[in-house]
Amino acid sequence: DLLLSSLQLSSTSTIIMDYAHKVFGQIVQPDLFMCNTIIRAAAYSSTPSLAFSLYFNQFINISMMRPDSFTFLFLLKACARLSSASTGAQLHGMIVKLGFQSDAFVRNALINLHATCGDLATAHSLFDDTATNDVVARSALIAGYAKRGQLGIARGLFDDETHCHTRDVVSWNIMIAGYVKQGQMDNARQLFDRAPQRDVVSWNTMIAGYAKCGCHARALEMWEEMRNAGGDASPDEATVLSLLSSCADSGALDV
RNA sequence: AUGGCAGUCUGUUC
Repeated sequence: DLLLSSLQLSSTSTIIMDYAHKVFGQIVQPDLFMCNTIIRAAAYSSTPSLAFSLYFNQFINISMMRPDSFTFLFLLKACARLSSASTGAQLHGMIVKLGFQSDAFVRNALINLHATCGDLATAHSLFDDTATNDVVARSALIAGYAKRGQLGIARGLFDDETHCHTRDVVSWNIMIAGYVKQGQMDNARQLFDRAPQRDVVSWNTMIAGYAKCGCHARALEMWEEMRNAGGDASPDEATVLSLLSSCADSGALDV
């Protein structure tokens, strides 16, 4: 139980993961929840591929236990972190075979997986099939296009007025980050200013963008604005990390 | 003991 709960923490060290793996091997009949927990831990670890060997051992070799949608969500996460299109295609096949593709969470994670791996055609057609009114699916797809620099298509999806639930604070952040990644800070800034809500990620995205392109003064200005804006967006570790280089550049680094 | 219930869930910055 102790081990299970330490695996539920957000980050699990390699050592704990290793130990958990050994202990897990001693458990005679782990139930579905236990299997999911260890697969989840593996998926988020530095060796996501371990999730797949655990899956095959527990669900295929050892028992006839049936995986559930959680199991596949974690495998999808592992696969996305591996960024492996071929593993993704196989996993997709398994999911369809077992009938889990109708689960909205699984479907969105699939869209995310293909978008992450660069298989935008597959991601887009999954989206068109059943997910056009789902903001999570849409933003996963937008992120995929933005990642590959296809900002025109990304923007089209973002601006789509023909569907419902097309935007939230996350999708605004994704679109802003897309411009930032291409070094288009003016476009990023324009969107940022138009955004109905900003959270800490919105601010961090802009600050990191200015820092990365060497606009350290602008980065520091944003930080000042962020503090004045107050509200729900208080700075976090990511904010500080981006600011470090800008402070160093301006000579304002007093430690 | 058996049965049930609960717990794990998708997209953005670092």
